[in-house]
Amino acid sequence: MQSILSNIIISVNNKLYVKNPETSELGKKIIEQSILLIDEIGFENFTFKKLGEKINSNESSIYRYFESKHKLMLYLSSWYWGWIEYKLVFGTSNIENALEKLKKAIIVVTEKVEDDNATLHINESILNKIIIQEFTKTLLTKEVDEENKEGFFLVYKRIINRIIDIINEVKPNYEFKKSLASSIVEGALHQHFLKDHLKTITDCNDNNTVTDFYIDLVEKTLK
Amino acid sequence: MQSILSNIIISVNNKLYVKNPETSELGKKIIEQSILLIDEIGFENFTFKKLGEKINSNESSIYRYFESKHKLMLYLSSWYWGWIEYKLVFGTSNIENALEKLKKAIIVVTEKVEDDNATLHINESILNKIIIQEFTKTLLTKEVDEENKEGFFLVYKRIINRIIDIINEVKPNYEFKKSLASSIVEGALHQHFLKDHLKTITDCNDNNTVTDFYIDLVEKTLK
DNA sequence: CAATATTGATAGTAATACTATTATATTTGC
DNA sequence: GCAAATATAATAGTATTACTATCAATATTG
Repeated sequence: MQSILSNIIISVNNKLYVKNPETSELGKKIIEQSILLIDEIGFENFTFKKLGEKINSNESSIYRYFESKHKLMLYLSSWYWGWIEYKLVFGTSNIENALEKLKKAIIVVTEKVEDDNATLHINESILNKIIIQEFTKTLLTKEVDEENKEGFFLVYKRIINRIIDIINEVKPNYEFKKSLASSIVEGALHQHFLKDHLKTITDCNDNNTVTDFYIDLVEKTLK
Repeated sequence: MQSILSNIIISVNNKLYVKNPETSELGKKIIEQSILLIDEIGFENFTFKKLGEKINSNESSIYRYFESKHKLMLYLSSWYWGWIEYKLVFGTSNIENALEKLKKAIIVVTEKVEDDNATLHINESILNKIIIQEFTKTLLTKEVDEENKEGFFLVYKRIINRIIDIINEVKPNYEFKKSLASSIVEGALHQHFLKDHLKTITDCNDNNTVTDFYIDLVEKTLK
């Protein structure tokens, strides 16, 4: 996929980092390689020490960018959802018909991501893989309320709110707009996970996509 | 809620424990108090040392029942889904009408749990709370494929398969039975989580329940 | 080129997730 | 009722994690 702008910058809540990784080579390397390493060994096994070895830098240097691996994961998530929001806004602008707009929105939030050349140091396809595996876990913590107050999930919620607005255009009297929208966004991650690991409890695969399931579901629900 | 049998035994995959906790007082205390402690401090902060202090026992004694806190969580999950399956089978037997049966199944898997007197040492209501917070995380690991092969998620998948069968009775030509069923079960946990922590992206609350959302969704989807 | 900021190297700490060993209770089987 | 077996408790120890602190080396910039 070729994105519209050749080197977009997605801005991320500055409480998520100590020093903005976009401002230095080391910072970008941290982002680039942390995505690859988390994908490789999983977030649980990922440590700043291992990342330091991978990028020939030092644990202590990474701590100058991120307070903890949890904050780094929140940063990556925030970047990811910021990028999805950009594609969502861009992709749905100029679509007159509300249902068509909703379908386009569903495509954006549910389809499998191919690498985008939007940024040199971020592999969006692998980032999508780690979001599928790790994002829900960043919500399911004892700290969620405080972190929510700090605004760490704002971009994610804004995407859901944009979808809620489109659902409202399609069917203003539908009672469960918010739940439907949040179900699509989180549920799509889950269906992608199932298709890779628990194939017997999903219909989704390469022919029958997660997007197909949700478009069908939403068409029937909002008819 | 009063259950049908006064002291049911839910059998759990014996690879999940070293020694069956149901066979001793200490074992039952481990189960009882681990549920309370995980609810209190969260799974991440939960340790066998802290649990040992809480039950006036020793860390090393707990290790004789469970290899790791992860296995203990899998045990609790397995027990929980086993108990839900029991309620599902019991609750849907004798219902002739397929759609009514499906509605009953949705109620069982999506409703908020009240304490059941089925077991003395397990507080089902609090167990439900920790399943909402922690269950999805037990799936989202790098070890999911091996653990799935070991059969650790069998009961969970069996519940989903039972729902798939009922969906099939209601609408045999519906294309996404499996995805719909898995969406309901996982999605319901997520909606409960949102209603407690991210209220702005769900419609669910005490009046408008998670169950209402899913019954409405399924009725429209399978009409 | 001097001041400043950035990075790297090393060391250290408290906590975690265990394993191993030995001592002390408790249960059970004859 | 007592010996043998089993369960539990106490203590110690290990490797790893998730950091913090300090100081030296290297770049950058004004």
